[in-house]
Amino acid sequence: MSPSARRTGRPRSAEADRAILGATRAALVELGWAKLTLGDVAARAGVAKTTLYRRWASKCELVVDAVAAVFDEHLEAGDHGSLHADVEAAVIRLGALLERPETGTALMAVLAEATHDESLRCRVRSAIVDRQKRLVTIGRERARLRGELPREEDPEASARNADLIFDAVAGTVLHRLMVSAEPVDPRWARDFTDLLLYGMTGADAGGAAAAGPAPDGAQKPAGSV
Amino acid sequence: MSPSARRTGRPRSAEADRAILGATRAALVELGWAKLTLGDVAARAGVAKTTLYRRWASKCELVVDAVAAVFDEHLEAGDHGSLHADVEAAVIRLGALLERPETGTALMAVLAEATHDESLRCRVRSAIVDRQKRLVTIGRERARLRGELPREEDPEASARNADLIFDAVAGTVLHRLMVSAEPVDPRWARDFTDLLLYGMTGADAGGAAAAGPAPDGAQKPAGSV
DNA sequence: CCCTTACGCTACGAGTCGTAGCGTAACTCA
DNA sequence: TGAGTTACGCTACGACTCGTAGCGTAAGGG
Repeated sequence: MSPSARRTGRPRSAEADRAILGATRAALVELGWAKLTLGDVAARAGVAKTTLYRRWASKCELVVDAVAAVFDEHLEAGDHGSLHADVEAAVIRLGALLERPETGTALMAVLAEATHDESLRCRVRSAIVDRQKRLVTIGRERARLRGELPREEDPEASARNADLIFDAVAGTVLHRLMVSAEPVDPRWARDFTDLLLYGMTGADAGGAAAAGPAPDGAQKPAGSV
Repeated sequence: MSPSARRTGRPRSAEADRAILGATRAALVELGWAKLTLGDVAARAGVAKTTLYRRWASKCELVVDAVAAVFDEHLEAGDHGSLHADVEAAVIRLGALLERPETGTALMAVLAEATHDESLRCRVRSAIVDRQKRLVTIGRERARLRGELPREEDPEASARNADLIFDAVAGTVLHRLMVSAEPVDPRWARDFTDLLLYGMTGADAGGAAAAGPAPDGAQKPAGSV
C-alpha cells in the first residue's frame, strides 16, 4: 500500500475514483442508505463491480469517502469579526452541509455501523470529524486574541473544552436536522448561537438577547437583528 | 386495527411480543444493526418468522419499538432541587441510556432510514423523542417556579426555546457518544451543564478548569462550583 | 520486451428477503 | 356446544444482493 509499492504496473484511474464517488452520492440521494447497492453504484459510475471491491472493502468505507469529499469542499474558517458571528456562520455552514440529502443520512448510517467497527470509526474521524473540529480550535483561538474568551492555562482543559463545544455545535445541528427534522434557518442559528455563548439563563431572558440585560464580556456584532 | 375489530378470534400473544422485543435487543447487542436479520430475531424469540412479519412491516419499525421500550423504562423527571442539578441529571440519564449498545446504534440507524420514510419518522417521534422532550418542558417549568428562569410571555417562543434546548441536550450527548466515542462521565456532564446554563463565555472563565492545576480525580460532589 | 498492476466481464455459491399455503391453536359469540 | 374468526408454526419458494474467482486485456515501468 506504500507509494513505493505502486511504482510499477498500471496506475489506478483517478477518473474512475471521481466517477465512483459521484455515483455513490447520486445513489444516496435517490435510494437512501438501505437500498444503496454496490452493484448499482458500479453501474452508475460505468465501472465493473469488481473494481469497486478492489478499492473499498465495504459499503461503509466507500460512503465515508464519498461524503468526506463533500465536507472537504466546504471547509472554511473565515473570520467574521466576532465570536458570535463566527459561531453563527459555522452553525449555518454545518447546517447547509448536513441538510443535503446525501450527507446527513449517510453520516448517520455510517456512524451506526462504526459502533461495531473500530477501524471504520477511525476512518470517519480522520476523514470528517477531525477536520471539522479544527475549525473550533481556530475560532476559539481567534476569540482569545480578540479578548472575547479568557486565556486557557491548562492545555488539557483547553482541549477538553474544544471537544465539548464541538460536540455541542455539531451534535445540536445534527439533532435538529435528523431527529427534529426542522431546518437550520437563520433565526434558529441565531437563537442557538445565543444559547451557546450566553447560556440558558441569559439567552432565554431577553428574547434572543434583543432587549437583553447586556451580558458581560461579549458584545453583539452588528450583523444580527 | 381498532380494538373493536379484534374482539373476536385468537388474541395476539403478549408474551410473544415481549420475547420478540427482547430478542431484538439481544440481537442488536450481539450483531449490530447491519447484521441483524429478522430470521435471527424470530429464532431467538422462539417464534416463526411469519409471526414477525404479521406484526411489524419492516425491520425499522421493530427496532423502534424495541428501543422505545428501553427508553420508557428510564423516563423520569425527578426534582433535584435546582436547574443545574436537573440538567446534569438529565444529561447523565440520557448518556447512560444511549451508552447501551442496543440503543444508540439502533437509534442512529433508524434515524438514517427515517430520512426517506415519513411514517417511520413519526413513529420514532411519538415513541421516543416526544416523551423525552416532555422532560425539558417539565424541568423548565420547575426552574421558572424556582425563579431560576424568567417567565415566558410568548408561548410560541417558549416552545421554540424548549425545542432548541432539547436538541442541544440530546444532540450533544448523542454526538459525544456516537461520533466522539467518549463516555458521558460525571465531569463531562458537569462541564456540559455549565456550558448550557452559563454559555461559553461564562463556563470557560470560572469553571473547575481554571481553578485546579490537574483535577484528575474527577470525584466531585454534586452541587459544587 | 518482460514484469507488474488495474480493469472489464462473466459466473457462481451463499445468504437474506418477504410471501404464500396449509394445518392447527385459541378465543368469542350464538 | 358448535361455528366463526383470528393468530400461530412450519415449509417452501422466487427474487435479490453479496463478495469472490477466473479469465483475457489494457496501461505503465525497468
